[in-house]
Amino acid sequence: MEKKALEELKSNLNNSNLMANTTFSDQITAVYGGSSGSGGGLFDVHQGYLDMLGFQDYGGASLFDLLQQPTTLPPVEHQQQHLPPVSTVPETVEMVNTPTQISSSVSCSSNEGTNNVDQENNNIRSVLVDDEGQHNHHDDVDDDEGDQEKSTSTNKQLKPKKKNPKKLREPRFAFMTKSDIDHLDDGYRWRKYGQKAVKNSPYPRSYHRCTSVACGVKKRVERSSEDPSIVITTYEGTHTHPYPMTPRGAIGILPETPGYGGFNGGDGGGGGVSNVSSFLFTQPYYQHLQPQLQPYFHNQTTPSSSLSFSTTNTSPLLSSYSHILQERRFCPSRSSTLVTDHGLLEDVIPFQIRKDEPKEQN
DNA sequence: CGTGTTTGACCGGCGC
DNA sequence: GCGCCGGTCAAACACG
Repeated sequence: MEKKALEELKSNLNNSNLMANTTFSDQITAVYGGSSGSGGGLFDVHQGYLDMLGFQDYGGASLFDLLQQPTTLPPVEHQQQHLPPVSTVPETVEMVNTPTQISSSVSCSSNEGTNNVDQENNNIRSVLVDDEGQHNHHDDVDDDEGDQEKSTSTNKQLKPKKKNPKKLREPRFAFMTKSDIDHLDDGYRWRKYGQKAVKNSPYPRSYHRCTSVACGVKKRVERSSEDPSIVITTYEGTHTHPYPMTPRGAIGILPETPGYGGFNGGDGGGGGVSNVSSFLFTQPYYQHLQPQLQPYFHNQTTPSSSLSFSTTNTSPLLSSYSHILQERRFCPSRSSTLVTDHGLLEDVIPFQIRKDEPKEQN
């Protein structure tokens, strides 16, 4: 698919540095993707992206790396691999194959080692996020469009909810973050529209929707029952609007990225590339951050970071996240700078992940 | 007053 | 057909 998109993505990546500052404790532990319906291919997609993006070497294994070798992943649930410290800290990577529909999930946790703050975190095991995975969730299917439709049928009584047999599921992307905060701020404005108890978890799941008018992106947030410190955030759909500049800390100027048309511009759906990178975190976002963030990459406080992720079919998502991933590769050692609040992404993305070193590719 | 959250009820899919 | 469960709706609230 879409090599073109990939390329663009790639270029975008190059240009953008993801940055986010998380609270120290906030660390991405895993990312899952998927739309359940999609069957397969997470890795297929990933690989493609990865390849395109040129992820490869990196002192320590990166997600990318992991992703690239899905097949090699052991069926075992938690496999840890100790990787050489990227920077100064050792990392631990765990990979897991997701048994379920999700074609595969990878989780990797890197501890920056010794740091301590969260040593416990170090071992983050991959949690199978089957958030959606459980059953095909056609429900979700409604996502964007569905939402709208649903909205129209607001009458509870009648709710002619349509059932389009073939509704496509929006791309989904889930990731786990170690954080005390349930709702990570990613820069977009979300409105909570529901909360439900999760079956096997003492923690409720909350449902949020992007407040932008035509944007049907949804976000689900829940805590892992296994590890309460882990927040599982699932994004669904693609933002159809520009990244809000107003969000806390997310201000900034976006460096215009050459080659990158700025997807958000409003393409509401139109174009290809834009979409590719627009899933969750739109490039602009990164770009904005980039300038400011770069300096912050490392929080002194967070010693360990763990990251795991999996995605399913959605390229866009992947692309979006790829930023993250990419950053991860570079994760330098922690520098010491302060962390400022950059917005949700920050929360979502471990500073470690953030890149320090940008672009390899361009 | 506008915006966002809470919360109980409802809808629809799925498994038995 | 029934019950379970995830997801959504929307009125009631809370807050700035």
